Amino acid sequence: MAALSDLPRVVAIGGPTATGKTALSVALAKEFDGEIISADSMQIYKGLDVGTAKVTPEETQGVPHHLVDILDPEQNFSVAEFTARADAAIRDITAREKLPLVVGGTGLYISSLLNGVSFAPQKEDPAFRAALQKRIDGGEGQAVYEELCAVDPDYASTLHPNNTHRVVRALELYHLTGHTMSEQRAASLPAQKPYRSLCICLTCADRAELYRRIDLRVDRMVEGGILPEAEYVWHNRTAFRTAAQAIGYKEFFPYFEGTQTLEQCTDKLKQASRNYAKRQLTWFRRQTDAVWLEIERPDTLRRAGELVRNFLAGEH
RNA sequence: GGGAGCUUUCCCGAGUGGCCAAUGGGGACAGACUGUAAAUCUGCUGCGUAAUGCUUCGGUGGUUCGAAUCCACCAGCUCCCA
Repeated sequence: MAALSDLPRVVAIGGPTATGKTALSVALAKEFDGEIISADSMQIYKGLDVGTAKVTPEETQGVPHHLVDILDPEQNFSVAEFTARADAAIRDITAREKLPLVVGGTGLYISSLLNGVSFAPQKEDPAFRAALQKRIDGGEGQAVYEELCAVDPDYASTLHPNNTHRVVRALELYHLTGHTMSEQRAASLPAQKPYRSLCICLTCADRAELYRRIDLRVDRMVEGGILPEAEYVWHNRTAFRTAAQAIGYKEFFPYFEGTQTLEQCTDKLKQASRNYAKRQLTWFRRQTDAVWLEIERPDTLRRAGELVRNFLAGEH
């Protein structure tokens, strides 16, 4: 087992959307000679810029960004691919004696990476999945759930029967590997975490303030050209499986279909973004080792810098 | 000026005498999460620790053992005829 001091050090920055993760990460990267690894399931796609609030070239201020613009929108992506690529990037950055900063709002990606979760080698079986989905759509959801109960009662008991995505995935995993989700999960965590990490989460002390920031940012996105992007996604909605799920595009589909006004869709987008921020908070809140910074306070950057400095000065 | 209708809990919207603190949806709040995660799913939402408890369905007053539901008047809104 590697000594703790030999492990790569990683600074992670999470938190809900519209709290300024991008700006903070660039500032910290400049201060500590770092490079940024995006932990964002949508910013990986080329051509989806405004709607995903992707860093602009100016905003990067010359700081290298990894895992941004690496896929075409018709390509699928997953946590497992993320952790593999991010791990490679961390090792590369560390080898060049720079500080890796993992930054983004996709909580699952960040915690899977920092905990070193190893995923099952087999990926997916679209035909198997589709067959199950067809049965579920045909009203056999309960029966499908009961099949999972027979195969893996422990995992099934943690799932609600309505959560068909997970029921299907668990059955697919068993079909593909012969191992249950319970077994997979039990075997997925390494004895030792792969990095020494500091996790900073940004938030607003006042929830209403967070929601105001989100609403404002959506208005700016509309001014900033989200519509052409949304229309592009709309035209390709069947091909862009993952990308078409992004908040920021699907909300405008009714506008392009002529069933809702632009204003209605914009409001819908604000609403969806607020709901998303809420879910992100729920996720990040259970990362018990995270340090939370309230962005209303004027010295957020200074405090974050102090945290990183102390982290880097720690035992080595 | 005359006629018709409407007013429900944060919002929309059911409810037309007891089974109504009041269907459902939205929002808010809380939670889950191992290859779709900006996805998917769950719980909860008048007050009260609780009770055959208390307060609520525009306002006031009635009818009734009992009213969000029936009656009268008042207020506000919508529509039709002038």
